[in-house]
Parts: sequence; C-alpha cells; structure tokens
Amino acid sequence: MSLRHALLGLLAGGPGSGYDLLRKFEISLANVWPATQSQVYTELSRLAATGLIEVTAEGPRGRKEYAITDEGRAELRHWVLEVPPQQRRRNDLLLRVFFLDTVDPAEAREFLLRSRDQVAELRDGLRKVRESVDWGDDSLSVYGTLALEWGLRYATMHVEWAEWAIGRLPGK
Amino acid sequence: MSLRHALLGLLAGGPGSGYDLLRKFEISLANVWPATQSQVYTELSRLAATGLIEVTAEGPRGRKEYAITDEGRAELRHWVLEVPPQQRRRNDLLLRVFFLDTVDPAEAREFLLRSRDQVAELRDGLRKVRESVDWGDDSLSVYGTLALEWGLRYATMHVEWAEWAIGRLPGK
DNA sequence: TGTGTCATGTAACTGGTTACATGATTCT
DNA sequence: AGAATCATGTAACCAGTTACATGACACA
Repeated sequence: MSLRHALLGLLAGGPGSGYDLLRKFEISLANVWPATQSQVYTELSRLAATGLIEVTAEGPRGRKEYAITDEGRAELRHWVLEVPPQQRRRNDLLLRVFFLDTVDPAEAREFLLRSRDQVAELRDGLRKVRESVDWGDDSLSVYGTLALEWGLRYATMHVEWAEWAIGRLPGK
Repeated sequence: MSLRHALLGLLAGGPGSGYDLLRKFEISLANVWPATQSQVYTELSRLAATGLIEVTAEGPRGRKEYAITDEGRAELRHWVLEVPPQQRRRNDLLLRVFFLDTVDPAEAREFLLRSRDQVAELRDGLRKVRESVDWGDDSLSVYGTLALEWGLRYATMHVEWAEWAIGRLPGK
C-alpha cells in the first residue's frame, strides 16, 4: 500500500489539497508511482480518518487543505527505512520476450526494435528534464536527481540490451 | 491482465496441469511474473471456459491436464506482438528515494547500501543460474537467455547507481 | 500408519482503474 | 455568456494476495 506513503511523502514537503497533490503526481511521480484522481481523494479521506493527516483549511469550491501530522511523519519514516522494498517486480515486456519463440524471428526482431525505440524516447525525455530543471543543492533536488539518474541509467541499459538481443536472434 | 497470457505462453510449450504450471512459475517466471496458487487455478478455469485452453486428460487426484487451443495461440500472438507493453512501472524503492530528504543523510546512506547489497545478491543468483544451466541453441533457450541477461544488466546497473548515489549524498 | 507431495478449489480482502456525476470559480 | 479550470466524490469492476479447506496417492 504505497499510495498512502506517496501522499504522506508529498505532504511532508508542505500542505496541499487533493487537487494540488494530483498535479504533483503527474509532474514528479508519474514514472515512479502513478495515481488516479479517484484514488487520491479516497486515500486522503482514509488518511484523515486514521489521523495520519488532517484538514488544516477549507477554501472555495469545497477545497480542503491537508497537512501531515506527527503520527503521519512517524509512519512515513517507518515505511521508508524499515519496510523492505519489493524485490520481485512484474515486467510484462520481459514476459513477452520469454514467449518470443512462438512468433517468427523477423517478428521478434521488430518487437525488440520497437521496444528499443520506445525506451530511447523515454531516455531523451528524461535528459531534457535534467537539462531544463535547474538543480540547486537543496535536499529535495539532491534526491530528485538520484531518482532521475536511475531512470536514465535504466533506459540506457534497456536500449543497449535490446541492441545486443537483436544481434543474438536466430537467423531465418 | 497478463497472468492469462503467461499461462497461455507456458501451455504453448506443451500441455500441463495447474500444478505443473505453478512449478514453472516458480522456476522460470518468478522474477518476471510471479503468480500464486489460487490465481493459477481460477485463471485456468476461466481460460477453459472461454475456449482459449481445453482439458485434454484427467489423471489421479483430480488432476486435469490443459492444452492451448488455436484460439488460445491466436490470443497469445496478439498479446505478444500487438498489445503495447506497460511503460509506466511502479517502483516503491525509487519512491522511497524521493522521500529520503525526510530522514537524515546517515540513514539515507544506510538505505542505499542495503539496497545495493540486496540487488548484488540477486545478481549473484542470476549469474549462478547462467553458469549452471547448459544453454543449448534451441529457441526456448535463446529467449530465456535474453531475459536472464536483461536481469543481469539491470542488477549491475542498480548496484553501480547505488554506489554513485552514495557518493552524492550531502555530508553530515 | 503416517508423512510428504500432488492436486484442486473457494472466500475475504486489498489496491488500482475506469467511468460517472456534480458543481463552483475565474477568465475572456 | 461560455469555456476552462478548480475541486471533490462514489460505484462498478479487475487483478492479485492471504488464508482456509479438502483429499488422494506414494513411499518409508
């Protein structure tokens, strides 16, 4: 149940409404932990009900501003440091690779090429983000950069792997 | 809904019972698409009900052997080649990295060290698999090796990233 | 005879997605 | 006046996890 912790993490950086948080998900967490509108609002209600966050202000259009509580901070800290991250990750692309023996080599080759191109595009997008954002040395930037760099290395790895894999395909 | 396709893919390699398939999940698909016992049996029933697989034999202890049908092969092929793989992948480790600014640098450092060690272990396990299995040049081995190599490159990337990241942490 | 493995099934729950539904405020 | 954006909520559904439940067969 990490959506709960993603919300706590964002609120640890300052109070905000569901709407605010939703935009933060789209901007900064899109590639790490996407969330839908309905999910955010229902989880915020639940978090408020259990006392991990609280409503600190109400604005126009029924806007509710939430802030993290001490209990919430404790829960966030516990999750970050003590709950072991998932190691077994599902990968539906790799699952397809496993079954490429059911199509012919030319089709397998196209599949790998497409996958290379898609990830190369992602990589280029991330590079642009790195260049466009001015990275100060405040703590949030430091850790944001670490995550971005992981994404860049991941994408580079995948592109290189795909090219290597194409070279190993059985000839027709 | 990829469990369905994982089952179809496994059955494309030959018929088997739920129990057989469950073991195949544990051996070959554990790092790519883990599945639980209850999930496998319910999905097999559903697949049989929709005609993508069929019961070809019944053995002792209520054992049912399933085989993929032509319809099933068509569905598998469609999924492999035409359904675009998920690009946005959730990563709860990276989500934690994002919020490492809420703990102190020494704790962040420990977090990254632990993560490096865990993935290094995974990498060593994969290396052993690569050495222990004798990889012929049959098509199944070819594609199995591609997936394994992806895992190795992934793990190597992560270990290097973690070490790089530790070096970038703010001093106490 | 009793332990281990083979073998299947179902129920309750959790997390996430899609779709539906509503309405206030701001800006042009 | 109308469009865009701000803002929230709920219902139905799908995928996956945990736990419960049962029993046949093989082997020592």
